[in-house]
Amino acid sequence: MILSKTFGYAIRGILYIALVQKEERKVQIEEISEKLSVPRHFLGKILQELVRNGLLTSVKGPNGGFSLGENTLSKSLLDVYRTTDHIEQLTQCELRFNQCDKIHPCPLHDKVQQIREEFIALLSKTTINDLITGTKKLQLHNIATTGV
Amino acid sequence: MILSKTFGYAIRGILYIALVQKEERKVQIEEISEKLSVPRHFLGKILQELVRNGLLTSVKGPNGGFSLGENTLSKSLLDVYRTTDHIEQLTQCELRFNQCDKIHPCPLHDKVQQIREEFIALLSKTTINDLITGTKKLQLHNIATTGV
DNA sequence: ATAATAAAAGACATCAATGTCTTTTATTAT
DNA sequence: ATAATAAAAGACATTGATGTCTTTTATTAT
Ligand code: FES
Ligand code: FES
Repeated sequence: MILSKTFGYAIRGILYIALVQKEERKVQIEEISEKLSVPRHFLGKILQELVRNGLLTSVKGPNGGFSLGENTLSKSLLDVYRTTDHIEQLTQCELRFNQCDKIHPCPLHDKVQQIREEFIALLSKTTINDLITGTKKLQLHNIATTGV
Repeated sequence: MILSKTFGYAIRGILYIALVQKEERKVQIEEISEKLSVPRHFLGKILQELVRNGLLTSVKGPNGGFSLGENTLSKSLLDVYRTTDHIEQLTQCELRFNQCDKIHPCPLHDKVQQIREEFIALLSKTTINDLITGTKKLQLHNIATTGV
């Protein structure tokens, strides 16, 4: 896998909220972690970070919970990646040398650079909404289990 | 970075041996780790694995050391990857679901599958020799430091 | 105001990747 | 045979990613 577990949890969490929010309600971390089979407190911290970065909204107390923000659906996978991973690593040398460019290429640079750029472009142009509409009728089972 | 630190050490180690082996001699782990600024014993274990997988040759005792095997130069990056990483992960779901194919796609599958295939193809078709001849006149400084 | 609720925050645990140190084994030169 | 050399192997340490548990803070209903 190229993507971190944390990133996956974040995407699935956001999608779950998007799926049930049609019913116009807040969603509690308890429900999300149970339905998605994701560690509750770990997911909690991830969603907290998403809130800090404006990707989600949260309210404490009774009837509180998480919900999508105004423009969550138009956020990109790169925006999510920025909150769950170290964005710099996307552009750093695969051999971890200080510079990574055509001028100072490591033996792998010319081989991997194009693919890495395609990957970054993908994260950048794909939105949460793309994930929802892209999968023909996204449903709970598409994000729920670690199985079939 | 997509590739592990271990993979990078392996590649650099092999390339170092290839560069100095013109002089027809064995290379000691001590020299490699020093010239490449790589942890000696960690690199040792990595090279051991490469030997087990037929990517390198090693001899104990005085005048011993590591050297390229008959066909090391024609080995692919995927062969190296196989000894340093978990090859299955290359084809597993980015959200870590049990299946990963067009029939059971997770929300990310259609987005990332093509790029992942390109990446695997790259590892598969690129050989050690490609790295040597691909970089215009590969030299020590191309693999030696973690910097410029 | 008080109690209940739910997120936020903090301390700590576990695991895999990475790194260090010591002992063992094989080979060679004497 | 013995000593020196160098890889192999094994035990242990560190770090970052991941996961668990407890306490705190904010909000709401009563
Ligand atoms: S210099 Fe190594 S990947 Fe760019
Ligand atoms: S099913 Fe998730 S990447 Fe293929």
